[in-house]
Amino acid sequence: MGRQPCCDKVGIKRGPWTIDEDHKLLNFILNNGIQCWRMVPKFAGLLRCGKSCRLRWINYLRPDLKREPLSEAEENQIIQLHASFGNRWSKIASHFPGRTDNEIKNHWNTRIKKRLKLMGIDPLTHNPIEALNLENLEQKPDETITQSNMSTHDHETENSSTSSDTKKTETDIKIDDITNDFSIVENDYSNFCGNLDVDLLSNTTKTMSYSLETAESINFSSASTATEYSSSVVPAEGQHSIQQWFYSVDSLFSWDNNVNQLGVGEDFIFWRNYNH
DNA sequence: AAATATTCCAACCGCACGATT
DNA sequence: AAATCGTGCGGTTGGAATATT
Repeated sequence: MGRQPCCDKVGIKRGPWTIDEDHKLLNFILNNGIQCWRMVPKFAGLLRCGKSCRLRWINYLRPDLKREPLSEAEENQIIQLHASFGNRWSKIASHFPGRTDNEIKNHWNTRIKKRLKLMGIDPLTHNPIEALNLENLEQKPDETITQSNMSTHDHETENSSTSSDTKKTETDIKIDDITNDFSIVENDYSNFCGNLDVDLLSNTTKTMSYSLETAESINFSSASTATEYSSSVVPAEGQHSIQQWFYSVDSLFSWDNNVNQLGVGEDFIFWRNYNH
């Protein structure tokens, strides 16, 4: 007997989340926490599967998320961590409070990879591209890189590497220009990530992300369940921190102008009212 | 201004894994 | 030991936004 699907797909809504759905999910979790993701949509009144709710919470609704773009320092730290962990995005994301694995993965795929390539660095191996090509030439002088040479870990660059020798794109030519001067490449690389102090950067990032007043006592990212989070975010004296949270997620709540006009202490009433 | 190409990211999918029965 | 369940992870995709022709 095979594994059952995570939910009954019939009648399940997919695609982008609406403000109303966000509101329902957020409200439900803040009031009830999460015992079981599969039950969340049912009790929250959502036509979504639990998996989708979990993803929406983790990647978008979690109050501790940082919403500003990744800084250059963060980018550099990602590069360093990727050199150690490969595509283990959740592991990498664990070094960035308030950042999600999805966010980091997307940023890597859309920006950092390009940045490295333009510098003549192979994003997979973190070695200069020219050196990599020379190694391959020595091993197999008459063959280009084939899929059998690549680990499963390498598949994402499959398309760009298979036909690279026969047909050079403009980007390839630019890369060639850059990699002609090895000293520049090596200096650039060490300048922007080789000498970084991971601990220092990590601490800096933590300091920046903990803008919530109660952050010292609430570690959102390490909370194993939303219950744990939920129970810690709603103590009586925590009302002020929730107010701050509203300000920090201003963009998210721009649909409800009343939020920004709330006084300290009124935020709680807002949530309760909405629940009914 | 319109058509086309490219970029970006939210969301989905399938699989792996640990816990439970 | 095997089946089942719930969750988390990494890869991939769809489509909106933006840039280019």
